[in-house]
Amino acid sequence: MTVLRPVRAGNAFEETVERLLQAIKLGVVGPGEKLPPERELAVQLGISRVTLREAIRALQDAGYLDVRRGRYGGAFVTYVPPQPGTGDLRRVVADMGTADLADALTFRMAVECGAAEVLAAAPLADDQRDLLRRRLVDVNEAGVDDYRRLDTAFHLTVAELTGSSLLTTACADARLRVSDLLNAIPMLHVNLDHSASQHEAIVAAILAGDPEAARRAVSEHLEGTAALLRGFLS
Amino acid sequence: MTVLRPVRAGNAFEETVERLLQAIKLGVVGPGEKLPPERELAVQLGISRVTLREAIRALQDAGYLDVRRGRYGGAFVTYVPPQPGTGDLRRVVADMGTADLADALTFRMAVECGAAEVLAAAPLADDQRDLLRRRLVDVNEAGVDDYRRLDTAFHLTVAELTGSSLLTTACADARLRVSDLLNAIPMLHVNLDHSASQHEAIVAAILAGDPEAARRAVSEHLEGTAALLRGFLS
DNA sequence: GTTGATTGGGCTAGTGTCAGACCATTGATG
DNA sequence: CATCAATGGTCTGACACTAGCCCAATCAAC
Repeated sequence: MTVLRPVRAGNAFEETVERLLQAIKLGVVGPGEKLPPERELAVQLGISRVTLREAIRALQDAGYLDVRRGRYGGAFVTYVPPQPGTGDLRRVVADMGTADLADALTFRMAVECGAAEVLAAAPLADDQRDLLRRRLVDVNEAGVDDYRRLDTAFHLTVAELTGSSLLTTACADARLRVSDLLNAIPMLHVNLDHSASQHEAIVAAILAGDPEAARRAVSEHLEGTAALLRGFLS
Repeated sequence: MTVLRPVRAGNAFEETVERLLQAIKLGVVGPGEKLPPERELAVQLGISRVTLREAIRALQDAGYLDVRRGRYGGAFVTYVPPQPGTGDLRRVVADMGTADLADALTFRMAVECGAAEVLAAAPLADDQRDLLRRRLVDVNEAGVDDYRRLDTAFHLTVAELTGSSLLTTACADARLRVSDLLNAIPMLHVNLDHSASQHEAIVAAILAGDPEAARRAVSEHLEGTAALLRGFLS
């Protein structure tokens, strides 16, 4: 039964590595930026500094971080998302398994649609509307290097603006589970243009306060991604 | 940032107590039934037997379990959901805070609507359809003692049938967060009748393969609960 | 009864994790 | 060039958690 599943996904070290890797791959800390100081980060993650350092060390050895001592030092992100070639996608899918793939896509569809619908139904303050518009402009003006990161930021902003931390966490989790997939998809101009207009439709529906339209717009957007995946796989 | 949140909710003991309490309160193991043997349960939960035993001991001391030794022994559930009085609701809400309340209701709305929509769009085998009908009959024929448990089972079955473990987990989690609330709501015949017809509408839409109707039916059902809560609170 | 399987109860040695203190390095600032 | 604040690097003692083992109780089956 679902409720009697394991209480922890692994030991503290493993979970911490996973988290940091997520932050890096989602672009929460972009290339060249640095993680918060160890003492601070350990508190945020709710773990001891020793465990955090082991995790950072592992990521350093794996080539994701460059750690420098002294004042103005820190753990700097060296990882840059690889430019995808079509061959990668099959490998990534093979790594995660088709069942998990379907699970992740289903989950993402459910929570992101839900978030957009909730947000469209909620009253929005002016600064919230501005933030949403800003994120839209950011992602639609992004170059190929920044696209994934800003796309992530856009989608997560929609979730965060709902004010539901449970929903936000769920959306972040969902995004993480498909991020390897997305990174392996070649970025073509047609697709980017398509996504751009869909992003605009999402924002328009939310700002217009039309939950039904917002849901449909997100649904179409994500369905597009799913279709793209299927296309590259078949 | 959301992704740098704590990696663990507490120590293994606390999380285990929480889990078992969830299983009991959700009726996964009903009154009079027993938990799996310690050795087995410890494996399922991914913890050591020592930690599990501490958690069981705590629940025994708190009056939720009756532990008996020897063959055919085990940890038997003694907890029966309290019959609610209207006064309890305010206390429960005060305990969890109105922000968390809104968060939980929002989250539940998103994930359960999503699950129903996904399920309605999926092809269903005969035994799956039967299971869904069976759960519907169970909950709609339930007496007041069994109602909450069977209602939970019904909702979780919808989630489980999607085949998405992420979505199932999310629904279970959402249900848990409102279970104290639901348990504190007096069960009135009008409400139960209302819920019964909504349950039927949900099943009908799913079996008919109409995602839009399924979503709407679940949405109305949950909105009813939310409205009921607001009504008792104002 | 006696037996044997099943279950909870308890112990121990080893490992993981933590909190806190102190050391070492760096580089901006005066 | 000396200082000093910020940061990573290291150590220690305490506690949490685990794996594995054996004991004790119970009860159906023979």
